[in-house]
Amino acid sequence: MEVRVRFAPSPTGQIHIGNIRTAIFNWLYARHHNGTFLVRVEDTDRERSTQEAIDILFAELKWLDIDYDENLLYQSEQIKRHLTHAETMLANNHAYRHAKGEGGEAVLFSIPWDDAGFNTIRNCGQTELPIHTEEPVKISKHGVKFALISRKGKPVPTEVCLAGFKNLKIYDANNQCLFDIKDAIESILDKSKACEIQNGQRLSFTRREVYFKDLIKGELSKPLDSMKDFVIVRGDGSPVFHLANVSDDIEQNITHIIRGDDHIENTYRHTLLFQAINSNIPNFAHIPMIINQQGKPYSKRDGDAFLSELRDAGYLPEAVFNYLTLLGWSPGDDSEKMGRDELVSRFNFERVQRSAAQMDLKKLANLNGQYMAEIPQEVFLQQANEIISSLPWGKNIDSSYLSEVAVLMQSRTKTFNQIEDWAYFFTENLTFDESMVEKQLRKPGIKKAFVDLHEQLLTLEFDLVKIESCILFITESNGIKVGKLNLPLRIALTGSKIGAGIFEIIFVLGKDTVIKRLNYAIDNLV
RNA sequence: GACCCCAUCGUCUAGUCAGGCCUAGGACACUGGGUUUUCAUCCCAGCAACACGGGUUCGAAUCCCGUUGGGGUCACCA
Repeated sequence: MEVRVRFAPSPTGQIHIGNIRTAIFNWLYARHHNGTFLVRVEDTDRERSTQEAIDILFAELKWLDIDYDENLLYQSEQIKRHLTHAETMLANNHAYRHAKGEGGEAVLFSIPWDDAGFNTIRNCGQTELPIHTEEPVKISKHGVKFALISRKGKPVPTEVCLAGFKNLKIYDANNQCLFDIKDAIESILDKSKACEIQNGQRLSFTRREVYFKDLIKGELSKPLDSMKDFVIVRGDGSPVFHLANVSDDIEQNITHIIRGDDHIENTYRHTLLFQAINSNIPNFAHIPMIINQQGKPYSKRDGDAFLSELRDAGYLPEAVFNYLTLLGWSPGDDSEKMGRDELVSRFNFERVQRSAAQMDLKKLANLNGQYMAEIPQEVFLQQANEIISSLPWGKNIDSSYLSEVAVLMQSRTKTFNQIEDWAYFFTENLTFDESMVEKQLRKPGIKKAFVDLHEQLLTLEFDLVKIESCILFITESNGIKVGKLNLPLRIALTGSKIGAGIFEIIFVLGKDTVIKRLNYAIDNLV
């Protein structure tokens, strides 16, 4: 069977990482099966959908190199067909018009009383439900209203669909049958007659449930007596998500619906909709959510929840793509760093996790570092150049000097935004960590060593080997243990305790700069 | 509240469907050591988990029941 999947985001702002992972899983599945990956823009929420958001969406897809097939489908242009499908259901008696609350007469989908034509509904036995005696039971084609009993014995008003109560009988406290639906069903259904029964104490009915087999979670089911008929066309004549979504999936011949597991409840309803429109039901795969550091769903305050933030933080698209596939999926062995082709060939639903996953930025950074290390030198240089020229200290930089710095720093750069930390190569505006200065510079012997070094450097021929032996000489002649002058020197010259090798740094900075900074340190720091 | 779903190191996960190969493996992070006379890298070692309680079984992370915890959904939003 040909595989046809779709990514169907609502363009209402930034792209969330959970969202883009859904796109990735869809894309991977399609490519794995040589199938078709479609993008559908679900822009029916005219209030919140914006062109800007649509532009962001495609920019992000492009950044991650996720290509799509065939033409885009804009949901807002499909309204006519959506409404035709609503008409079909109205004609089949699978939907009815009803003024439910304000907003005029809407079209509601009727959870089917009659299973004919519905393969995803099954009986699951006789059930009893205790109800609050003081509240009447109201039965109409629009649903059944009654009151459950809270733990404290209070009535809890409930309204669910009629279809949940096949073979309903209502008994009072004396076990007397007050109502049998088989006597009333015809007039309820055909003449829209409503019944009201007082003093009921329990409901007795055949429970039915809607079920489907999820490719990730296995068989999922939900009793009809916990569902309600739902609006598919608003009072103003516009289609609701459920209708539009299903109608478009039919139109696009979608074979596998891969979406977040927050849609599971919708899927119970959607399977019914597919059948009411006389269409085949696609396969479903519900992937788990991504949650924040606190283990909660991401909210606006969390940060790093948008793909753009990851990009702005300097992560590579390859690394982000790779990392996101590993959130909620694993290849089954210990492979982690995997390229596109390998991911495409290994991806499957069997190995998708059933529970939510947390982002671990440190792991992403580590993976990103592995990708960074593989970037060819000239590509790295070009990227670095772009980033540096956008930084405040990055104007008018000598390109051969930049090249020297970049070569030196590539192996210790895990994300491109760390290039900001290269400032000490380009500006005399160093920032010193006071506690590091105190700890490393203001200790006995350092000042004298610096002064000696300063004097030596003035006349030193400036190459790597000579710099190294000069520093070694100063270290030893000052009675400092080998290597122990390096960190103080690093702090004095760069302000930082980490970075490239100190001898290389000194060489790249050049004699004038080093002497200038050493002077400053001798006068102000040590 | 009702319904649905989920549950292995701090985190991502392997092992669960087909019970024994699990003294529960890997990765990130963390800690210690080594290499680099410095930083990063790299190498080695360590720390660290089957949510809890019952059952079935010769044997349970794995199967069953219950409990707890977490999440989702209950809109004329998508």
